Amino acid sequence: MVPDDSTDAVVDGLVRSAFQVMGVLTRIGAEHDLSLTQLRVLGILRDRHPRMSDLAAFLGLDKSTLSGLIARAERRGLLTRSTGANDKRAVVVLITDAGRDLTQRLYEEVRDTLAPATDRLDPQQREQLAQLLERLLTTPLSATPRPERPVRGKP
Amino acid sequence: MVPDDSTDAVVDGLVRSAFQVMGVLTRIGAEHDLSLTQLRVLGILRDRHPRMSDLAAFLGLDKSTLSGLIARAERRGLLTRSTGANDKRAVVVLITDAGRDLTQRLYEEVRDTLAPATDRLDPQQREQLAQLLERLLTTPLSATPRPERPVRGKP
DNA sequence: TATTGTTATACTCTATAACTATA
DNA sequence: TATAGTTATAGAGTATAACAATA
Repeated sequence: MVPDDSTDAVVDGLVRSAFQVMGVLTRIGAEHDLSLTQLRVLGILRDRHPRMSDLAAFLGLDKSTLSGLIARAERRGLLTRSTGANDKRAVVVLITDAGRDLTQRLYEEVRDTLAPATDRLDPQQREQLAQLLERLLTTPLSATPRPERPVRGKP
Repeated sequence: MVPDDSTDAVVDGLVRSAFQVMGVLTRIGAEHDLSLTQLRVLGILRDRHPRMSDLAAFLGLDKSTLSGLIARAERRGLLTRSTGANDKRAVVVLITDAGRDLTQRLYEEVRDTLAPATDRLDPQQREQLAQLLERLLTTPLSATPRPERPVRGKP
């Protein structure tokens, strides 16, 4: 589809809100000595117990990056590493109670920080926004759309 | 306001879409050796020519962080530094033509990458989403409760 | 004295390459 | 041989502290 004004407007909004939300997450994480990535990892671990390579793939990071990241969080007692049951090469990552508690607190803090903004919408608008975002989020974005850049639209 | 389900849903959507958009920006930036912050700086410089300290405040970064960041971008010819007209201590940052061209290309690439998602909404829904996001973005978020620099002079 | 910006230092995040252990 | 993870290394991003120049 050729991008129109409404596409530009929505992309602009998404990018700017992304920077705003990331700013909030970064600040709140930093206040507890957690990087954005560590915060994200903890959020993921609340619902899953992935292997190192799963986590790396999901985050789009190299395995080696995860090793250091997870090691630092483990040293702080926020998560643990455990050898895989079947595949003895694998390492599964598990959140600890302390990690879960901290994550819960931080995400509540994020919600409270964003409250002045979200409160400007009425409940119906919030539902609507949540649904529109959900629709975008369930779209696969061809993770690595390498170089083919067929000039579109504007001659 | 006490957070309800619609608030949780919208915060969840905002956080997840922020990570998704940041992922796209990070990847596209990286393909051109630009960090997320540099990409953001270039985006800002398209419309403004701020001083170093303005930029640092806007980005929520320390002045010293900007020095290195701007120096690297300047070395690549994407922007230039110039001494302030009135205040001779100040340094204003200006985007170059090369920087402007690159920024434009990258933002188009971002739009195209997000297209599979944004195309799932019809124009009316896109307008609606853009408006809802705009409403959130124009809300001041009790800006970074930055620890107010506790006097660092020597006695 | 206070502000603006840079530099020196230290740490985290990140990727690449080389390595070990298991499959 | 191929895969999972770690370690060594190097560069960028970041903040703190100390500094120079200007206000």
